[in-house]
Amino acid sequence: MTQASGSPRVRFAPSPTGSLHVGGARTALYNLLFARHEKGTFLLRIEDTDVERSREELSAQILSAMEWLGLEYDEGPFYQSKRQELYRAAAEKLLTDGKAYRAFETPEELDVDRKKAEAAGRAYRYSGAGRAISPEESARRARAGERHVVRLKMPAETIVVQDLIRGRVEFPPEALDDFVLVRSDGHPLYHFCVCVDDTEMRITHVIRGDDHLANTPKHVALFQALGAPVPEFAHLGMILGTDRKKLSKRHGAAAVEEWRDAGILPETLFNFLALLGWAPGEDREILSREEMEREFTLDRVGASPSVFDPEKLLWMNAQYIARMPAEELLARATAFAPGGVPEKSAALRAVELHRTRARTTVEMARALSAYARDPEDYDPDGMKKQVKADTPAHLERLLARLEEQEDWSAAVLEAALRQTAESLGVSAGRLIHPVRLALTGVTVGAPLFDVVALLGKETASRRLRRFLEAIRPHTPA
RNA sequence: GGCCCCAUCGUCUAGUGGUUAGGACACGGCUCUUUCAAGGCCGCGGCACGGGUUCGAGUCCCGUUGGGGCCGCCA
Repeated sequence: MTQASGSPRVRFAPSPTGSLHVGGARTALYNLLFARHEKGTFLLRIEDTDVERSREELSAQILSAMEWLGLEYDEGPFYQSKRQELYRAAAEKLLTDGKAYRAFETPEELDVDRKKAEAAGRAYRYSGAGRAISPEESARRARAGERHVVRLKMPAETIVVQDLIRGRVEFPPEALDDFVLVRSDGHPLYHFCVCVDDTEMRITHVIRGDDHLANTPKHVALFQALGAPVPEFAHLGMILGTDRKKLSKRHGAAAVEEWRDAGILPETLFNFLALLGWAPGEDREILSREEMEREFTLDRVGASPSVFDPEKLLWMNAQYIARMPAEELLARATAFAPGGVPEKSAALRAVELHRTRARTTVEMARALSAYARDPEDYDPDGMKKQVKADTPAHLERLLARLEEQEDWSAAVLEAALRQTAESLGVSAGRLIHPVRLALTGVTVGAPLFDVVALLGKETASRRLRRFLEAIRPHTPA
């Protein structure tokens, strides 16, 4: 039995164990894209059943990362920790229906069995001893306060999962055992909560990571025991680090927040993640949110895992930076500018000058700050290479000439410098490179005359003078 | 170990039995140029292997190898 037609309902169900990982973000994103494409509903559910590990601050972090990325949900967030009554009732019903039973072994006893199986080289499975206890005795022992868990009676038949991405997958019964639904302290466990919630929330499609594929037969059996429709499944390939291992903190920058702080635009990360496992065809890579929603379908999602490549992310971010309106780009970069930014109109011009040179908003911010603050030091290699014995004299001449200029425009400045170079009998480069060093502290950057014009006469002159002071003692008189 | 999934350039991918196997990132070269970028042009580079099926396999089937996942009173 599967869900009948109608508007699809999907969900993203992270456990609040820290920050939002890019793998989780991609899963959420595919759910969202699927929901939008199908005109369905996307909900968020926080799986905080593990009371020892979950904390509210941790889910707040996930919520804010989702908001930043543009992962907006239609319903929720729902917290499993607040739905305990639902699980208790469902467990009770499974028990009365004979679909589940109480088991009275202690964790220690189970551990012994597990060790034994391991030593014998067999796969461990629960003995099923609890199945033999009559309902009457079971209830009596429970009433007497004997500690017990609740286990599902797994059917002794092959469970078939029809996966939208992987096709038909079969799980033989000997691989499955009667897993625990409710702990002896009364807390419901993950698999159980998932199925109860998916049923109650009328989820039609479960789109999640590949790591859950092996859990799916448990879920199918549980849905059936619950008398609930079995949703469709779509299992996504994992996202791997460059070493082809599942992406984790170990790889660095596995969290959405880290990319945000590194100056990656949310639009970029959204686009990039969407393409990790899905392609719209026709070799298109830079896609608007609207295009993605319009074209996203599960049948174009690949089954194989994919490596997260930061280099390509950076390239894509540069593409977004190149296209973004200056005003908006300035606003985004300003948040990262430690040394402040110049006044608005100058800042806007600076943004245009540097947009092809910045791959992140952090880099853009650094470029902007350079206009607002005089350089603190000069690149040593540049000094060595560009500052010659006659450089101070050249720069004195140039400075005098520049200060005469009324019209402080790039074209006029360039003409002035080239004429100065000519009268000095040196190439323009002999002046250009030291001047860049004087004004910015480094040897690379935007076209020099634009930089000089943007800085303005006062700032440019001041920086040139300071540079002259800095180089004089080091050059022979 | 058992069960399950995956396999096209280094990376992301297009490809659904007949293609010179296409694009993008990265890399190399050229170009533009005051530097660095960006851009443009060119290049390097791939169907993991072995069997089938077929007139014909990157595409279908089986196996091998490699990688990954799951086997908790974690999620």
